Amino acid sequence: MMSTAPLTNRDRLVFQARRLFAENGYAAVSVDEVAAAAGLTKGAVYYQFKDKTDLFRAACDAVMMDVARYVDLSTMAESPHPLQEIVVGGGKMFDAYEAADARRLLLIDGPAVLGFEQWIALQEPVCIGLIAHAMGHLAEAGLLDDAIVPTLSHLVFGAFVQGALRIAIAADPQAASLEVRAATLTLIRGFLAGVTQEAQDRQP
Amino acid sequence: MMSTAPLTNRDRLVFQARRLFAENGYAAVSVDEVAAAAGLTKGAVYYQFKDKTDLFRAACDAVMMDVARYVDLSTMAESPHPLQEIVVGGGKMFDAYEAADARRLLLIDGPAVLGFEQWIALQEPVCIGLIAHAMGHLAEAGLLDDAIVPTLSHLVFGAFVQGALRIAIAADPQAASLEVRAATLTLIRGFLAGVTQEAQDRQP
DNA sequence: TCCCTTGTCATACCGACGGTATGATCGCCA
DNA sequence: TGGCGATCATACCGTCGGTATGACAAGGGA
Repeated sequence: MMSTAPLTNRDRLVFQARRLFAENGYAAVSVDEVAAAAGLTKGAVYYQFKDKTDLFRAACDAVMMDVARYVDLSTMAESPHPLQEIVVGGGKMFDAYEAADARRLLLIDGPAVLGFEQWIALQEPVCIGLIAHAMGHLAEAGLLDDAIVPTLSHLVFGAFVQGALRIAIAADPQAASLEVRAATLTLIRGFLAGVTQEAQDRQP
Repeated sequence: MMSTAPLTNRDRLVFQARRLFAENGYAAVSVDEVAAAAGLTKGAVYYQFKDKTDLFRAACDAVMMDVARYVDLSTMAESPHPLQEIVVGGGKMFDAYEAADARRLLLIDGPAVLGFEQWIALQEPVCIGLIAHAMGHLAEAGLLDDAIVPTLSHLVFGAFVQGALRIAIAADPQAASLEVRAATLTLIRGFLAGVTQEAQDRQP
C-alpha cells in the first residue's frame, strides 16, 4: 500500500492532517487537533513544518502523489488516438478526484490556502501535464497551433475540475458521474472533430 | 454610478469588506479591520451580519451584482449565432473578472469560504446561466441533447474560470488575455463545428 | 412633556487558535 | 563519558472570532 519505511512522526502528521483537512476543511482544523490525532503535540508540528500552511502543503503533496500514481498508470502507455487518450485520462481524473481528500484539499481549499500560483504549480505536473500531453499530439498532427497548447490545456483542466466537483455535490453521485463523463466526451469529441474539420478545410 | 440611497453603514461595511478581502484575502483580514475601515467597530458588524462568513457572503453578492450588470448588458440582446453569443459572453466574463475583487472573492476564496454548493448557487444565475442560455440554442437546433446542457455549461464555465485566473497570474496580463481569448475561441468554435458535423452525419 | 420602545452601535470580555521560546529527553559519536 | 544535534513537550503570548451588555438617539403614544 505504502512504502514500508519506518513511518516517521512526520508521516503520521501528514496522514492525520490529510484526513482532518478532508473531513472538516482547512480553516476548521486546528494544529493541536492534527498533533493530537497523531499522538503528538504542537511542538512536533512546528518542528517539522514552518507553519500551518506548510503542513497543508505537505498534505496536498501526499494527496497529489496518489492522484499522480492513479492517473499516470493507465493513460500514458495506451494512446491509440488523442480522443481516447484525453477521454480516458479525464475519466481517470474523475476517478482520482472521487476521493474526499483530493476534492477538499486539491480543489476547494487549495487555491485559497496556497494561493493560485502555487496551486497551479501543484496541478501542472500531473493533470494539466496529462492534458497537455494529449493536446501536444494534436499539435503534432497539425490540428492545433503549438502556442496555445498550454493555455488550452489549462482551460480543459478547468472544465475537468468543475466536473469533478459537480459529481461531488450531486444528490446521486453515480448518475452525476455518468452525466459528467458523457458531457466531457461530448465536449472533447466535438472539439476534436471541429479542429480536424478546420484543418481539412485549410488544406484539402 | 450607484443608487443614490443614503449609503447606510451596512453598505460601508460591505464596501470595505469587499476592498480588504480583495487586497489581502479572507483569512488575512480581521473583522475589526473592516469595521475600522468603515469608521465603526466590531459591534456594528455583528449587528448587521451573523458572522464573518456572512459578511463575506454579502461582499460576494455585491461583487457578483457588478459582474452580472457587466455581463448581461451586451450579450443577451445580440445573439446572431451561438458561437458569437458564447464567445462574446465569455469575453465579457473575462473583462468582468479582470477586477481584483471578482477574482479573489468569487474565484479564489469563494469555494473555500462559502463551500462549493453555495458557491455554485452564486455563480449559477449569472455566468453559468449565460453559458446555458447559449447552449440551449444548440439544443434547440438539434445539435445537442437537452439533458446534458446544464452539465456541459458547468464544464465550460470551469474552463472560463481557469482562463480568468490564468490571465490574473500571468507576467504579461495583456498578452495572456489575448492567448486565453484565442484558446477559448478555438475550444468553443471547434466544439461547435464538431457537434454540427456530427448532427449532419446523423441526418444527411 | 415624559416615558417606553426599538434600532443601532460601542465597549468589555471570553475562549480558542496560530505561533514562539525554552527546556527536557534520547541517540550517537568522538 | 561527555557533549551535541535531533526531536518533541510545555508554557506562554498576541490576535482573532464571537458574545453579552450597556449607551444613545429617534420616534410614538399618553
